[in-house]
Amino acid sequence: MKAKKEITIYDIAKKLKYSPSTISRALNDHESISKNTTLLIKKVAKEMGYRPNSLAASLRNNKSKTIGIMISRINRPFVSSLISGIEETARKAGYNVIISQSNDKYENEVINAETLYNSRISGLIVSLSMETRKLEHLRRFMDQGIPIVFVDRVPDELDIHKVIIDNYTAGYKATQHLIEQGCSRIAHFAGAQHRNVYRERKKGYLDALKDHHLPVDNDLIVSFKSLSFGEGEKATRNLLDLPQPPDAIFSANDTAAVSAIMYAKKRGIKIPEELAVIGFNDDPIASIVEPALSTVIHPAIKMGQISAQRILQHAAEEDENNSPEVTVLPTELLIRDSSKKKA
Amino acid sequence: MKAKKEITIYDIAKKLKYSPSTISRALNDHESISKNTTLLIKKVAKEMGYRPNSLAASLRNNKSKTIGIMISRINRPFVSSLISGIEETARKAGYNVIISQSNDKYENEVINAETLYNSRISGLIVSLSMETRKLEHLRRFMDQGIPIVFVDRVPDELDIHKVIIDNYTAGYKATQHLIEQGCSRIAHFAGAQHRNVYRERKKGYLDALKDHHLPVDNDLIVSFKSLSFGEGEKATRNLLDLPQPPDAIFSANDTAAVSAIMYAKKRGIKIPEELAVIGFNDDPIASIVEPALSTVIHPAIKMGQISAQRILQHAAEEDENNSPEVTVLPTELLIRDSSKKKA
DNA sequence: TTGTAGGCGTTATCAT
DNA sequence: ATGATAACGCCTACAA
Repeated sequence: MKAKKEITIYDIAKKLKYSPSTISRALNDHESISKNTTLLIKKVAKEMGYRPNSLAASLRNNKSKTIGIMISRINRPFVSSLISGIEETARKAGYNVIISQSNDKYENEVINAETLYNSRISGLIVSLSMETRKLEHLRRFMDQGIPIVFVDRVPDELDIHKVIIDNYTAGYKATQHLIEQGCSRIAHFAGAQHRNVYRERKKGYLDALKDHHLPVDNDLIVSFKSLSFGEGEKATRNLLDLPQPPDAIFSANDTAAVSAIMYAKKRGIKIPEELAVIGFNDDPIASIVEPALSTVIHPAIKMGQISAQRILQHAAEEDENNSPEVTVLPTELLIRDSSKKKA
Repeated sequence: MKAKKEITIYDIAKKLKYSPSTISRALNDHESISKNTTLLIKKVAKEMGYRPNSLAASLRNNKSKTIGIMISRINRPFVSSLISGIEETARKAGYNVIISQSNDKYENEVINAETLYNSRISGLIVSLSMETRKLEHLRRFMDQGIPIVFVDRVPDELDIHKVIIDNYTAGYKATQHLIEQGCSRIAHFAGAQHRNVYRERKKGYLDALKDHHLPVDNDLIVSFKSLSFGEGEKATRNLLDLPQPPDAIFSANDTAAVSAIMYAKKRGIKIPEELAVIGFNDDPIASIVEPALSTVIHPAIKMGQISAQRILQHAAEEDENNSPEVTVLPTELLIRDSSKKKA
């Protein structure tokens, strides 16, 4: 079974007695070709079963209509929603999307960066791995003028494109909400502090305590490695075993928050009366656990869409007005039963 | 800021006084080049900062080292795990992965197929959209000898590559388990019957009833459009309002199963005593709902890995021994509290 | 408005 | 073991 020969612009040219360049231009809606000719050529191309070879075009332009994505792991609710938004937007604009997972290892991120670079992507969307602390592996893209948009887990550098949420305010509001419920010993499940998202959430927590004249008790601030379910259970046990246990927890993600609820319930602790809990992300599990978990809503799909738009817009611009833009999306406090003490 | 010029094999050739062909061969570990020369060339290439242009290679070979994926939606636990497995395996082999979402629309699937085809992917992994009933949009790939592997939601055709689970047996065992718990009026939440996965699960359910001499009551078989949470609640309400309500539910997915548990609890129904429930997939929500949901475990990541391997292996083979392989992976019944009536 | 010609970077074929 | 050359399909100065 031999593969059938592909139709090229040369075949169309021959048939129509035009030159290949005319065909090429018509197919790309070049203005210098008359409306009629363009229409005719497109019609015949379709009839002949012509398929543009994007590889050839990419080689010629040294740019493939492709957006690369670097993320930690696909199979997490937030990340897969993010990708969904990117894919949707990119595809509408005729771009492909290549994904690469770092599994939160810096080493993998470096390798993936190289592969994507060699694929001549026209833009890169990055959410940093947990380990990543330097950006040298991304320098190449910047040097070549390939736009990079960082999203969610971003570096601290100022002169780069970012699409983020206001983690600080979200952390502040979540904590404030707990205070308003009458809680005064509020624990915090904190993620790795070199990652902006977790650092900012903690900052918001600390400032909320201060602004409301509550003491900061370091025993109540638990440093997590990965905010996993197991870690959450252990942390909750330690907290509940304290001479003065907390009356609330603000967790930097939902997984750990849910584990806290489930563990505390097992110990006979009443949620939210004895322990109010609030999480972050609104993962599906948040609305299933009982009592339902209050949390911070993350506009994941929208973040993806905006990131992709940013890339597309740069790809379109010939000129180089590369003023880095930072988009900060609003979050929303979603109060469910796990934190409602009164009423 | 001008983009720096890229190093090509010509640059290396000039520097080393070899011909470009020798450089190319050395870089690809061609056997006809001596060990020493190969080593030298690779060393210098690295020093000069050479990056292979995979676009050019792809054009030349009319094949890009890329695997295309067509799925319904990325942001679902099963699908994102599947992709994760594919990506991991493909990347190790030096392949990129392009994703495209159909959002369960046939129309989108057709467009995506065309785009992927034009990208000269070397293989395609497909999980069909809910709507898809014909495969014409995939014919092109077959005609060109581009391997397609169908996964999970597959067509009924026999002469194609498939990676699936044994939905029939899973459905049978799930139902049988409920019967063993003493249930006799077992309802079924059924998905669209033109999709193999749901049809087979239902078949297993029906046969289990028959084999255990239980009557099939059509009032207890609910046809779902999308097995969503809302649909699940409604179906459960209708079932519980029946003159003779069911004493168990086997749901074709976890979302609907969880919704049934939560709704029934609200009505004061005891789970599992009055209503045993079992789902399908082991989504994260399954272990969070209370009582924890019994379910069928789906080896999603593994299915992805195997699918990718199948593509890679075909890409490697020069010859055309295209005997279609069907891989059926085992599932496992995971019994949690939602279905344990005794002990 | 359309045509000509050269090149994007690589690899395969044929020669040496 | 290595080299010369043509081709992959497209795009874009430049020319007409």
